[in-house]
Amino acid sequence: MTPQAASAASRRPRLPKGEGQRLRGEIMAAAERLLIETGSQEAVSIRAVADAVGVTPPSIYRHFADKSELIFEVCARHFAALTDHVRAACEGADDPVERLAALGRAYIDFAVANPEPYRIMFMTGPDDVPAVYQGPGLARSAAFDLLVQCVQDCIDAGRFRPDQTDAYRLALGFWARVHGLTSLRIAKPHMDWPDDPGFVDDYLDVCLWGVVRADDR
Amino acid sequence: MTPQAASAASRRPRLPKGEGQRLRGEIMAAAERLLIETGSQEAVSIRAVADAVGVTPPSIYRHFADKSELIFEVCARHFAALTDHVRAACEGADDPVERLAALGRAYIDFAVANPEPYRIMFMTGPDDVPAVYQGPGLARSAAFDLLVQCVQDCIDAGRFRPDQTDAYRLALGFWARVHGLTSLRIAKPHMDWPDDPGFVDDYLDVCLWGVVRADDR
DNA sequence: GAGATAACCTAACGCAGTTACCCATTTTGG
DNA sequence: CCAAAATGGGTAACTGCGTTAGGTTATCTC
Repeated sequence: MTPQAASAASRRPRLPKGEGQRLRGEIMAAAERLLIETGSQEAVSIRAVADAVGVTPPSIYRHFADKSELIFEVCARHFAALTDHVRAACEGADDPVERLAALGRAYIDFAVANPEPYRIMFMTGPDDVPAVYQGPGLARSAAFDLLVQCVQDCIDAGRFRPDQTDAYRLALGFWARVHGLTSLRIAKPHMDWPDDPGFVDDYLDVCLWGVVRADDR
Repeated sequence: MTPQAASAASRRPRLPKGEGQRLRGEIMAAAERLLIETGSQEAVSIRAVADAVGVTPPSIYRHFADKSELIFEVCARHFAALTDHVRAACEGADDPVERLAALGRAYIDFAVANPEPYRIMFMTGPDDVPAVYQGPGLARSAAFDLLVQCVQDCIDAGRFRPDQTDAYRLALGFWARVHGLTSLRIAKPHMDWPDDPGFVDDYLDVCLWGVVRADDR
């Protein structure tokens, strides 16, 4: 057995001079694959990623400061995909309130379909999270902007109760409620969840009924 | 230096024959103290706990199958305390809907005040959770029973919309919404949360407005 | 062709959870 | 009263983890 075959994936040839950044992409791809396939953050060890790429562990640190940075960069890409998915769902609804419901549905569906990235991004303690993803950045993300805009549309259309006028505050509340069902289903998948597909719809309806005008229900 | 003083806490004397179970309590107390003081699960290492108790790491395994069992037993005790806190809050309110709001407030306040046990119990992936705490057991816990009862009281008093009749389903939804704000505040404490104390009240009001009868608002 | 530099690797550290195995004390049975 | 068994621990070590210090080799530029 040649020394090159010591790892599971045989060692890759060295990249030419200017293209060291290409390895970064391959590392992220391998980490993403491991994260999705195993569905567990612990399975995405630096050593496992390095082995999948065909590189030694220290080489990872040439492209990522630490494991947390790698994991969160992968998850951020998933968050961008979630944003696209949500945006597409919004474009299918003309009515503002209906659009808000579609947004919530798309959010829940996507997150539950890709649980581990969502769990890492929004359900881990602040100590394990790089500063960039700690919070203030989130409120200025494209997805949150989209939500605020949808809420503002509802307000402008006069669909909300007259005492509900702060779009940021309303968006925060709506997000928290949607996140509640999302995160609970991810954390406790073995609970006795209603398999009725209307459950999510009912959940979102109740969230909206709490803020829409009484004569709009 | 005597060999007994190798650890930070000097070695404790051996317990008499029948009282080996007393060590179990001391282990849990030390683990709980570490968990609360540091606010981080990672700080509660088997070695740190053993050192705090004055015992060697393998002795922990005489009382707990693994680290997960120890941690979750500590968290389960906190969950029991949360239940007590919530029950006390419920007893302060006569009106059923008001009682439900008080329940939610107490739940959020207690969980945010003790973030790490809550995070471990309800925000970690199912792989890290012992089977007993996976879900089905939760729906039959005292706290959830209390919630279902409160919801049922609202239904019986005719305070909810006539199409909302399934107490279990309503309780699940209410829990998820309350959990949403709770878990998001725990995971993202550095976000731009409204410091206005009425924010939580408004949040709960919206959750309830979504299910109460229109003429009851 | 001779630096300079980018792209790696080797070896190792410290810490974690966990296990196999050993030792001492106490109770119990004859 | 004494040996056997059971209980309450300890010693040493294994594996795997994230991470770092420092070396090595190939490529690019002048």
